[in-house]
Amino acid sequence: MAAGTGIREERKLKTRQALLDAALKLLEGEQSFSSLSLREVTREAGVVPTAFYRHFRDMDELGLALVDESVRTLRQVTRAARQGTLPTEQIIRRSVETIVAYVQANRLHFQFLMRERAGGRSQVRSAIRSEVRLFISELATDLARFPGLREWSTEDLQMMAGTLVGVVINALQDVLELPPGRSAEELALVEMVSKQLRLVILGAGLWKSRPPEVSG
Amino acid sequence: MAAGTGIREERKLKTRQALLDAALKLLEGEQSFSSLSLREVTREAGVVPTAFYRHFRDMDELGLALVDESVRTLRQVTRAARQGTLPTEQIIRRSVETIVAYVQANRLHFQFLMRERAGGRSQVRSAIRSEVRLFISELATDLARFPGLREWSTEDLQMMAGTLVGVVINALQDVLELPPGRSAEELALVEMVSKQLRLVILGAGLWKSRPPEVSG
DNA sequence: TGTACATCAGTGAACGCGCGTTCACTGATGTAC
DNA sequence: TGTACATCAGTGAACGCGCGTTCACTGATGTAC
Repeated sequence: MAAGTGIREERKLKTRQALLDAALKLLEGEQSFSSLSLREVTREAGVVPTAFYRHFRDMDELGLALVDESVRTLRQVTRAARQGTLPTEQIIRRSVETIVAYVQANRLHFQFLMRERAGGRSQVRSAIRSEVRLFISELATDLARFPGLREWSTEDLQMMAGTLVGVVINALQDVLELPPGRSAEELALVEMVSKQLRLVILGAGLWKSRPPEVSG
Repeated sequence: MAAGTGIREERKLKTRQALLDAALKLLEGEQSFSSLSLREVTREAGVVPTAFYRHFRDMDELGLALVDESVRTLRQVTRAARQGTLPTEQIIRRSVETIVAYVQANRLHFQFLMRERAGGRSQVRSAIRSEVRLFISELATDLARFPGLREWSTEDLQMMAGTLVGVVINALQDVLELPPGRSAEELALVEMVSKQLRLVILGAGLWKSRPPEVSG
């Protein structure tokens, strides 16, 4: 019987999580992941440096685990964001507010994702970027169902989805620069990104999607 | 007479530049600026570690000097990019090609700007972000001159300019991930970002800019 | 249930290394006469 | 022009420190009977 089994395992997972949380917390301030030391992380987590090796081979491996964890958070956010996204002004605004609220609630994870997307180790960087690409594709698939977009080429749907996602990502960079509270600046940002999305969607109404030209 | 004067000064400037170039070169690979050490930079520059202090108080000060230098490059690029930007398909494409070519010609500076924009020390980060904001404002002023946009509110012009600049910045992140040569992927990227800009400009044609509502 | 042995998460001492910074210095360049 | 002194960019030795990693260990948890 394996009834009693799991006390050890449970404690091990707890320490592992403490290491991940410690790293994330240390990244809150000025520090970038690549300048984070193994000893800092274990100190913050309240274990001895050598305990680190029971969980990760090195800091790179912890970095990838942090991407996994953050990406799980990201998926929750984006899934919520795409619930019934009918391109009406009201709904755009509400979606943006939802996304911003989620991101504020998971500041540390998103700060990590945003920073490492541009500047991190290539393994971490490409993991994040492919996650974004995946989300763009999913959005493109969603968009394909809308009346005006049914005959668009896959390429153009990707193009439009990429524009929308890009607008949101740029705005999130700015959101994360702001202090956590729901400030006036944050409301102004929500207002602006909503307008930007509306601008793109208006453009889509006029877009003539042409199939790729075939030369003779 | 101060005719002979300047040999010493000239050599000093040369060493200073060697330090900046060394730092930039070291950033080409995986390393982020914050994980760069003073000794690495002096080693790469071919001087003794203590010589560093004749030029910069610490690595932070060198970082800001690197922002200055990169921003000077950025200004050249953006000035060139805005020469006669009439929103016609051909001209959009050519502008994008120009920007991409400039960025490729100054890969290291732009890689530095893009990475530090998201993840660097706050002093460096905010210097870069305010530079981007300045450029958006300049573009907004330019846009105000176009027939269809003359009666737009300042706020909406900023919003539109922000969208356009955001689209380009997002694309540049991808460009910098590619190897330096003019690859097929690069051409595809130029194609896509041109379409994205066209989409936004189409949207602008339908946009109804309203003055801020005054509650009574 | 009770006992005897195995496992293994976390400990603590120790190591060699590169780091940032200090200091007194050297010798080419600059200046005064 | 020629000489004597001042300046100062770059040198090289030395320092104390935090780092990543090794190793033998401890004692609570797990397993077999």
